[in-house]
Amino acid sequence: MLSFTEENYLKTLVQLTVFSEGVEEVGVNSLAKNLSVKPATVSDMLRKLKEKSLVNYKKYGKISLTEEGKLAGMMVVRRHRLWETFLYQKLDFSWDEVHELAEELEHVYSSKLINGLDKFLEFPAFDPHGDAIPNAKGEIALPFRKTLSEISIGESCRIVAVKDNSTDFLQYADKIGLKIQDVITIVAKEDFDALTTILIRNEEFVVSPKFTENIFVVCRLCGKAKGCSC
Amino acid sequence: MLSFTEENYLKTLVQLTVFSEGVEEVGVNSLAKNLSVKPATVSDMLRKLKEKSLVNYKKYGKISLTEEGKLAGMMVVRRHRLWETFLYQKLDFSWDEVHELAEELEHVYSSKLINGLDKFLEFPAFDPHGDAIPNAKGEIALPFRKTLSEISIGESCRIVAVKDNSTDFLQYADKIGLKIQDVITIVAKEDFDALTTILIRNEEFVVSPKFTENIFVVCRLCGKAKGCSC
DNA sequence: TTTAACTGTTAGATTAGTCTAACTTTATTA
DNA sequence: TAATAAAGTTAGACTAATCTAACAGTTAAA
Repeated sequence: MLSFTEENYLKTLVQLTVFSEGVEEVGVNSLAKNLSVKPATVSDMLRKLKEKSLVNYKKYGKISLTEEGKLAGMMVVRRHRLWETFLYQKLDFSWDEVHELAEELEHVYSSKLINGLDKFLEFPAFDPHGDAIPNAKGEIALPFRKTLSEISIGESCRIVAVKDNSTDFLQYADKIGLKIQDVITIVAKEDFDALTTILIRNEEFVVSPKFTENIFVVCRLCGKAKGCSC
Repeated sequence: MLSFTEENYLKTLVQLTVFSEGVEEVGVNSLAKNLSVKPATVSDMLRKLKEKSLVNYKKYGKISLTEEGKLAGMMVVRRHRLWETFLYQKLDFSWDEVHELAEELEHVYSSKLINGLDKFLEFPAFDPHGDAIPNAKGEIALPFRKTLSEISIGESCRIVAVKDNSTDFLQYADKIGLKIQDVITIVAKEDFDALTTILIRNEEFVVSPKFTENIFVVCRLCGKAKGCSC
């Protein structure tokens, strides 16, 4: 049985490795920052997680998840995203309100509960932010996508997901009426101040990197991110 | 903000006082037994709850809830019973499975979540065990009822609730097809071994006090428990 | 290649909630 | 009412998760 805290370590490790393309290992400082604890605390906890065969790690080395740790972490993500979907779809919560509550609900462990919820929601593939929900085996289809900041002037793309890490951002996105599946066109990019002008539903907005880096998109025509030549 | 543990103390105090007719105060031992901790632990915690003005209590004296403590405890009960109703109605959990999970879910605090759940379930008045669900103000209509063990030979009554404290009992109740609103008739009572023969849906069962003391009933005809002369 | 900066570890303290063992107060009963 | 039993309290210890402060190891730069 994993504690609330251990689950948070595993979930964060999943986010920093499995969900970060090309990153397989992280350092103590980075993990500490993401968990809002001090590195000393992480050092201690790593000993415990290693004892339980959940992480690969040795003193002064890098941290990675074992298969077992990865599965456990994936299940926390699954619970989190299913609860977010429930709150959004059934209880009329908004985009930016679901995350905080899901942080608590995700730690209520019961396969019967989670699989029941999954069925009740008719096995959703994505949460309200557009992120894929791992299935009961912890499997996930890694999305094939870019961030909005990677799109060039004049190109159009379709929004497939938004990062759910900032309430500010989500509220702004909500305010300008942004929705998953919306089409965005890049009107202009200012190099010197990194502002981008985007067109959405015939309205123009000037946005900062904070905005463009938090939106995931695919090609408007073929649905691909990389290797598209439309 | 109340901790998980503090909430459990308040919830248990509500159960032992508000929901136990004629009992307004409890002792340290009784509270300890109901929380499955040692009296020493309760002594310590009481100091903390008193500090926060949640209980009335002085050394070697009896324990009771303040208005504030009662409200907080009632809200835990409200959350518990709403989650039980959700699990039973929406996720197809059975009678005896809901309690344990609700013990965890009840501690996720958010008015928006609970009031949203209440609305989603269309403001249910009773949980799957037939117990009244406190409203958003913590108010509850105290049920007017007897236990099955108080009914005399030859009398019939209608089941309005069952205590949800024993999985054994709930499973047995489920097995013989017991439902809220069922009518039961007392066929015979043996004084020397305290067994009772009951008739339910034309089937006879011999049951022990554990069974008859865990079922709440009202008069089959007028719906009243006390003061009925049908 | 030596030093500075960064990264990570260890030791010792703290807090919440629990325990056991010994003690104190209150209630009961002979 | 004195003795005994029951109920309740206190002191001291433990665990998990955290912290700070001091130390150790690694990396990068001058």
